[in-house]
Amino acid sequence: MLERLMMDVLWDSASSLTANELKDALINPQISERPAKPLATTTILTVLSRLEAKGFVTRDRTVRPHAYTAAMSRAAHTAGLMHEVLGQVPDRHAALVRFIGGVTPQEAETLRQLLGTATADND
Amino acid sequence: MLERLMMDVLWDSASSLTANELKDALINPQISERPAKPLATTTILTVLSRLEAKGFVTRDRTVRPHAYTAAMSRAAHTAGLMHEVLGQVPDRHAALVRFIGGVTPQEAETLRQLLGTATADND
DNA sequence: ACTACTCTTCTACAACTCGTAGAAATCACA
DNA sequence: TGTGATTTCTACGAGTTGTAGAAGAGTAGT
Repeated sequence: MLERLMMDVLWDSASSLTANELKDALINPQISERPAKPLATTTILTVLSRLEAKGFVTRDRTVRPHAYTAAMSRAAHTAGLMHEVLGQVPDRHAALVRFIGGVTPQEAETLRQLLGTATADND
Repeated sequence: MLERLMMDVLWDSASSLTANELKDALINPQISERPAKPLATTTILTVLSRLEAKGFVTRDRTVRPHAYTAAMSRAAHTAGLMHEVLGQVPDRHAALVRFIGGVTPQEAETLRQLLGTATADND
């Protein structure tokens, strides 16, 4: 789950990060990420490369300590995964029924509002 | 994706199946599953054991050719995965906004109805 | 230009998952 | 009790992930 942890750090960071900044952010969980013993910088770089290969992070090679950023917002990424899961079943309807059956009242309210006059438009 | 394929066969089957029935169902894609070259029965059994270990399938050892069944409906499984994904992000709201932004009009309609007077109650 | 230091890339390995299946053990029935 | 069907054990290759050293490349100061 290191990949996930690193994505979380990138998402929680407003701007782009260098490998070393990311490394420090991991051992110093100011936000509330799960712990992690200090890792070698090369480890961070290796994982970043893999994440880049997967299209999850973007790297700016024009600046010297390369700057890394999450390719898309956490919300977009999550929504994408949800759609991916949903897209694998033939009967979307049934899956949605089950899905809705498990949301909290607050989430249900959120959904109702989003579906009301729709027009989602943020990020 | 063999595991997935096998789960699909189990889900599409009303009753439980034996390893060999499942094996035949795989090479004879009457429903519309993706193809698969004929596999050894032991292969099927190995994968079934793994799926059982993961809690995805249930096995009845009281009958001789053991009978396998999907532990939960495909809809429930899918909804579970969706909730799992959603549960990994701190800001559910944002993720839901994105998710809704990507559903088809039909799905939106389905959701609206489900959220209307709610009370989901099927399987 | 040369050097010392930083950063990146290459290469590697252990642990784990998955697809695949033979060998060996077990079962049920004739 | 032998025989054929079934299940369990064991194993291997490919792919992923965590982890990092060694080597190569870039940069800034002298």
